[in-house]
Amino acid sequence: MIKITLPDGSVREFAQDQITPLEVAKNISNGLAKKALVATVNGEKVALNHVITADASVAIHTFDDQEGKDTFRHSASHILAQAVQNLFPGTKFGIGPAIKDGFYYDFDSEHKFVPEDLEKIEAEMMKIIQSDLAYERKELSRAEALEMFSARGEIYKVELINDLPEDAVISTYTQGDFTDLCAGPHLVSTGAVKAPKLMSIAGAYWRGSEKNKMLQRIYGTAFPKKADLDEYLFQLEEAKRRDHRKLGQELQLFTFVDEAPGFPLFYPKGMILRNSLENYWREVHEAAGYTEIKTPMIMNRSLWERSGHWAHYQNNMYFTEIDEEPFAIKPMNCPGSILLFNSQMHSYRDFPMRWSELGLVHRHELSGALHGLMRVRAFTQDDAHIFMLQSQIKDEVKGVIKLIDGIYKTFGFEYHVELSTRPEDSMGDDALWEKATDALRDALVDMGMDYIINEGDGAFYGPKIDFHLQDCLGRTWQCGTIQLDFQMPEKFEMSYIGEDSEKHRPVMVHRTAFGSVERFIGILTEHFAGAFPTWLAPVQAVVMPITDKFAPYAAEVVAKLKEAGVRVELDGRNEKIGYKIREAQVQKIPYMLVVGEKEMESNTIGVRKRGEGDLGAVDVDQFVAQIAAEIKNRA
RNA sequence: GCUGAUGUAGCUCAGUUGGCAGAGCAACUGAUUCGUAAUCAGUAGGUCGGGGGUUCGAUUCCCCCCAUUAGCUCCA
Repeated sequence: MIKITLPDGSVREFAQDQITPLEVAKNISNGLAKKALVATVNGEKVALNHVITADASVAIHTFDDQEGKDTFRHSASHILAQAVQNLFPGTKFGIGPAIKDGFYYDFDSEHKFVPEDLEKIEAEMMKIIQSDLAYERKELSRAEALEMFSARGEIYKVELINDLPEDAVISTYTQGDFTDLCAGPHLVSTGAVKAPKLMSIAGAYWRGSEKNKMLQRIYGTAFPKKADLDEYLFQLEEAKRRDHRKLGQELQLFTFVDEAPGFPLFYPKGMILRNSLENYWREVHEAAGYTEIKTPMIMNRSLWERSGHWAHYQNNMYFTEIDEEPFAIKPMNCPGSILLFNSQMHSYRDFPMRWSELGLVHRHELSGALHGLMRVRAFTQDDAHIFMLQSQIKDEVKGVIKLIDGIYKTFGFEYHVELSTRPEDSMGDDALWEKATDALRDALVDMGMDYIINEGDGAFYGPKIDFHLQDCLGRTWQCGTIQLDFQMPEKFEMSYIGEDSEKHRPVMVHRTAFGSVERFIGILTEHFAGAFPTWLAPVQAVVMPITDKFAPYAAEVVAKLKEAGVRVELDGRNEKIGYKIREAQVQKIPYMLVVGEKEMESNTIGVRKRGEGDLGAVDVDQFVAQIAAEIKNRA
């Protein structure tokens, strides 16, 4: 007899001496056995046909949880590999894991995969699925594994085996005539995968290093039902409609031209959005005790050599020459801010000193890395440098976290936080780095923030806390950042006069909230699908007379709204009201104000709100007060 | 930068054995004065991303660039 503890804490007893997770699932009922994909037994993920022989704790995973999804997709990736093996003999195999929403497999093949191949491979995958082949696990010794994969010329697998830790259990999974090195677990058989779909082909360096060969990666996804796959593909299409690059053009916010790759251009409406954001930013920063500065865009090269940018960052910098002297265009704002600091004497009484700067920086990004407004070569950082005493670090960092959180909440953004530690290419001694990293961690813990560690991703001058936001397809982008820096104050011999009348070294924090105004606008556009809240909308209301007979009254309404500071337009064109409504709706204008006979007589306007439809006649003054309040409150 | 795909009117896109360049929307002109997501008719608009080559003839085939895009690498 064996005892099984379920995740809810309840214990089941079984008469047998051994049992499989699938049999456990059958006994739990609720139809769970049918949906079961994989199990966790004593904390270890195993296939459903795994044999449990002693008291155990068992959790059954279905497609409703990530564990289940991952196993399902991982099993699908093996089917992809088998299909490729069947269709393109001689292909060498890399790795094929499950990822968010799908899976991929890396191949090294003489054959260059083209999009048409995906259909053929999919058809072959369907055959494998229909054959319902069992996934069979086999454990083997390192020598056996090496022999097996070398014999087949699987150089990548051999490399993986050699890099496995001493005590690793080495296993293979076989379905039909395909065997792969794999820790597992997998589904019981290929038949469970009902709806696979191959999405795209892309190059990917072996083991993620530019120095290695580029393999061919096939991305795919898989679902237990065709309907789920269709739903997923539909959602994907929907998401693409929110793409800021598309909306930027459609809503006349910003665009790109071939003549300036990576340098965005803003239309008047885009500038209204941008300025509204910057005004908001100035307001909250002033309230948080910041004062604004401006520093030069071009400074001489020796400055950048001194700051360390020359040594660590020159590949990403733009250079120029003035009067035969070498100059650089700033990729970061900090050196300018430091020069400004050093041009005056400072007292400990001035600290913390928070200097903010909307600084336009230029970085030569690799052409392949450019991505709409998310990744550009010139962008405005909503930067600030805080100069302070060591004793003020924790409170200041906490203050910045609070400020950033407040800003993101204004827009309703969800975000995740990463703590990035020392990179390989960096400066300063270990003790300082450790101290700085601890200070950031302490602030996060104090604030009760969830965070993940991003090993080795800090700036070259210090560790950082990063705030990541999501785009329409769920890709995350670093926006806010808080970087603690003990290095620059040393390099630039910064000082303040302490209580003891002696000179001391201040501590410095670099931080952004938006990250880059451009990137933030990209995120914002996708988040709202272009339907910006009224306070950000480039055009907040449009007045539409039914016929030109009501044009004078419409002009009166427009004047009143303008008076109240509303960004309002008059659509006095000789068009039907339905046409004007449609156009305003497509432009995602928050308020459409219809005026005709009825309204003119009663001194009202017919209010139609974006997303809510016709709200009926409203008194003009009442509406003006209401929209003005909505804008002021950033509702 | 690397791998693949793509580039045709302002926008979205058709265009197969190489033979006069097409649609819808937008723009412009005229008519229509209309009540909550598209009124009708007409006009204009293109070095088919750029350069070279093959050919009697290239948007179409070949080569080289440029840009965009999905990823990789890099990064706010």
